[in-house]
Amino acid sequence: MYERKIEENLDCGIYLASKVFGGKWKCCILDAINRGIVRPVHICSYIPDASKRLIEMQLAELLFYGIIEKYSEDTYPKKTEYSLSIVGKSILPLLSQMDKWGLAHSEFIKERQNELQDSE
Amino acid sequence: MYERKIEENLDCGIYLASKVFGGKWKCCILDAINRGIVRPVHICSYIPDASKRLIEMQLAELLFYGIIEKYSEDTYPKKTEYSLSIVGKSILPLLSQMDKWGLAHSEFIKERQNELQDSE
DNA sequence: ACAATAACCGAAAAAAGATTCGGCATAAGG
DNA sequence: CCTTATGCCGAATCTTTTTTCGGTTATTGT
Repeated sequence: MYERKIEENLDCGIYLASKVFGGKWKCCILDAINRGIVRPVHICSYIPDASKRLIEMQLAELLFYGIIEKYSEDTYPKKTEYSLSIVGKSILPLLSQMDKWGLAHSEFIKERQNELQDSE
Repeated sequence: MYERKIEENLDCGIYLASKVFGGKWKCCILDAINRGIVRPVHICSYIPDASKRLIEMQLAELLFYGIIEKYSEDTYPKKTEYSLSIVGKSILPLLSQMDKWGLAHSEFIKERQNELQDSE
């Protein structure tokens, strides 16, 4: 297994939060599940920019931290369904607030972004 | 200058938010400034785990995105002071909410963390 | 038999992010 | 003069995260 070289600070709430749902697509995955897109295949086509492997890995992590729950029938091809746990649902308001903040300031941010491009 | 290889998705509010204040120590820096620790030297000693260089770089980014403002006298040795802009202040409630969430679930998360350690 | 499918997993490689280390500028104090 | 202090910057290096690619499993339909 991969071994971390630099120590973590588990006493900071923000650090913990970003550890649990701060990966590249974790927020999108939670959003998808919340919208009823609950099977890995469907999540992958819902987030086409994300690599399949990373979605799998992040699902596993979210499961590990008890943010989502897994239900898997033993039929083939396998049909796995994920759902948000209680803890998982408690993240939703945070996500919507972050999304709201980002969108509210998107013009502002994009302007700076373009400035950066122009200077190159 | 550094050139990004993979395209970004600037239409997602969460992505924008984490771009602006998602770096390793940006939240801590904002917290520090909010607490009145406003000079680079002092911020560095307030966050001893962070490398000086990264704090400098993240201050520059926060400044670039208009999250903080800079006031610099031309005395020597230089005395620079940063302050939160209006936009910067609008991030504070988000930070405290994330911190609250993380701390509220810290026992839960640390338990899983230990489980991971034991299995190695 | 054999292709197709869904969910996973392992490992190498690439990309992004963070650290380390040294440098510059400038003025004040010894 | 020489050291000290502060803020900043560049480049090499190292660490972490993400991507890419291929493989496994087990059943269903052809």
